[in-house]
Amino acid sequence: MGQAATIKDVAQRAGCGVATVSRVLNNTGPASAEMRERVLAAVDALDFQFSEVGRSLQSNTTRTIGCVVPSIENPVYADAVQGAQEVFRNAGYQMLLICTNYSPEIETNAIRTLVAKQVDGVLLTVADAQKSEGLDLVRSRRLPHSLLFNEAPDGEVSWSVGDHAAAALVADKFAMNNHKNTGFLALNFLNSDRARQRYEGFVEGCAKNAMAPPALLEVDDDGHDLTDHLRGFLHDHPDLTGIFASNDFLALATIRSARNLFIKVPQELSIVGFDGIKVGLMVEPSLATIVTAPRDLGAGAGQTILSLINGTSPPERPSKNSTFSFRAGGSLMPLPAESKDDGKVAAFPPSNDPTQKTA
Amino acid sequence: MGQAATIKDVAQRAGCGVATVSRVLNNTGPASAEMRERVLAAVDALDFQFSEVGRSLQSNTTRTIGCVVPSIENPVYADAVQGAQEVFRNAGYQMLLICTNYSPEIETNAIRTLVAKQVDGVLLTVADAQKSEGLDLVRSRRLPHSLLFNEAPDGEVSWSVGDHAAAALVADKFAMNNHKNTGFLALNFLNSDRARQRYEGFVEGCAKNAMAPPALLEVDDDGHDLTDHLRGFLHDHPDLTGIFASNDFLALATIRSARNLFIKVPQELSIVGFDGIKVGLMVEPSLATIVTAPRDLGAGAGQTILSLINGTSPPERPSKNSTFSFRAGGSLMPLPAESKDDGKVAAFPPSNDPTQKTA
DNA sequence: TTGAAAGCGCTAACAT
DNA sequence: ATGTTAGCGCTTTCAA
Repeated sequence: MGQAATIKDVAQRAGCGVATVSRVLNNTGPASAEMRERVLAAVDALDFQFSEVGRSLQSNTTRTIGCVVPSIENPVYADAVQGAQEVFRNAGYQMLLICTNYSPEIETNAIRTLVAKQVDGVLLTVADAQKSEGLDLVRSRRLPHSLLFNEAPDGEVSWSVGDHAAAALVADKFAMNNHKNTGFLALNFLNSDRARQRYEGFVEGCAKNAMAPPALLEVDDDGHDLTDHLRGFLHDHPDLTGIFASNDFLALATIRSARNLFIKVPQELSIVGFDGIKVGLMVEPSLATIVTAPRDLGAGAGQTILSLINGTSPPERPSKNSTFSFRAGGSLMPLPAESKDDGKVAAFPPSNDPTQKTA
Repeated sequence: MGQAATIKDVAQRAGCGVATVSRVLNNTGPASAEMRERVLAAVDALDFQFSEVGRSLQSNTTRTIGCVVPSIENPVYADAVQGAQEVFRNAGYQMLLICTNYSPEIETNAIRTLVAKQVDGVLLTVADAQKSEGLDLVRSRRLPHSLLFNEAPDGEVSWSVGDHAAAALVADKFAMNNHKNTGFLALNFLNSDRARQRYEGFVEGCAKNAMAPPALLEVDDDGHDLTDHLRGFLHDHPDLTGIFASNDFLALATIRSARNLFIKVPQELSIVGFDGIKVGLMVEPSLATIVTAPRDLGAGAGQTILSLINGTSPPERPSKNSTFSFRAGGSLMPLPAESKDDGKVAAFPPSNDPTQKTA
């Protein structure tokens, strides 16, 4: 029972040709009851299973989809990957997963490898959809694919949050709460078109709301010494009342750093995040943020790839504005209105925590 | 440039046999400078890449490792998977990932599929290592494998947290803080030998410390209505002063539910978690918990599989007691000593938060 | 130095 | 109803 049995072994033991074994097991063609019996017995005795490698070579299909994301340490990607994986599993497809750690070189190599492995399709979150070697390769090979979390450059399929619009919405929320001077905190700004798009959307949103252009703070590491960064940032921009962090982890780390600096959140500094990870609801104050549905995006992108493979009609994508929503939270606090009070400042309660004292 | 070129196409274009192409590209055998030139030119022109499927069939190896975990929505598994994946990538292996959603049937099917795909090894976190069909299959096929987060039944390789010992340590910590009546809160108790082992360890630890046997609360859903569960639980066990949750998410959800019930954590109820996910440091009060290193475990298990494949000596596994440590946090509060005060109650500060008022 | 050919496990066309 | 065989893309003898 050490080495795996092949179809030949089964045929030999059943006393028939390999074609018969194939026909019986695949239900693809006639077979006498007795023959069927003998084949099944042999299969059982040998614990036989088809080799997918042999099948793949012959069918030119692997029933495998490649998936490339920056990192599943971020629950946004983890959830998306899991959503996609379940779709694949239900359709009898397996998933090859590669995490790039935000490195474009690893990304390119990963995609090369997946192509060589003859995957039937790929699900990609690339660093920059505008110029990605891997994406070019996939296109030239006409490999069924879908982008995930990347805005599609042209008419390409993509499942993404409307980063630009969502970030603009954050600006609206700051404005409605009378914040004028804000900052944008970004991680991996250089290697993420997502972060850049959020920044641009936020800048536009601020302009539209007659707010000051947001100050930009880029951090490269994983927020280890974020406290120092934050101190310097606030020193350079003393009039800041709110910070929009490019993702929830960063936002939570910022709240923590602020606490280290004895800055009260939200009384002295409001924080808004992006992603809507569930721990944002568990902290105190709860995190105001853009809520997204990574799992659904992953599943949708997975479905899209399958329909591309099967030639069926792809699932409908949600409209750009229904891929996100704003969730009020205690980390964003209304400021007293300067001029005319339009009554909107009370629209967002400072916290959803019943034990919270009045701010 | 639509269909992928094969070695035959390259040979034809270079005007040579396929063997020559193979030799040149693999540097396995002689080739004249001129021939090399022509082959490389053809490769370039055709954008040729070897088909891994053809190679696999011939070499009986796929350079692919299968990985089966319950869910990467839990950052513990996500981190472990990523750690393993990086090890694989650096060794030129790819990873097929399947999440079972804690379902034994999916688990069995997943492993069957991986075997059929001819993976060179598998990395498994199974529901129950004592009786797992998939694990049996892997064993009978003598497929290189390592368990992850499962205690190995016999002499089998496994990378796991010492669940039993860690849980006993939690009991020690409760005892040192003068807690006598505790509860154990478990998710997926039936489908997780991890949770069971933690429970057993905790029970033993409580006994050793002359505490009351812990009350057991099992929840099956994802803590959606955990508040109701908690209310009933505390009603049935009014003398409880502390709860040990089988993982950090559950612990955080418990803190939140307690807050909904107007129960102060830790003043009225202490909570201890398990896993050490990083958000435990971001909440207030910070979460007392067992800290583990999932990423390292995943990487170690990955290394083990590779060494099994290559026949090299496997990486040394950390001793059972160095796979975890206790992290004090504000969610576990000392109770006033009943009899003789041994002075140890002050060893664990109620919070690591500088802004925290004295409890 | 190079090429022809066998064979890896499987399916499908064809023959019996 | 069943068997024989070519061929999927590749590596590797073996001859030339």
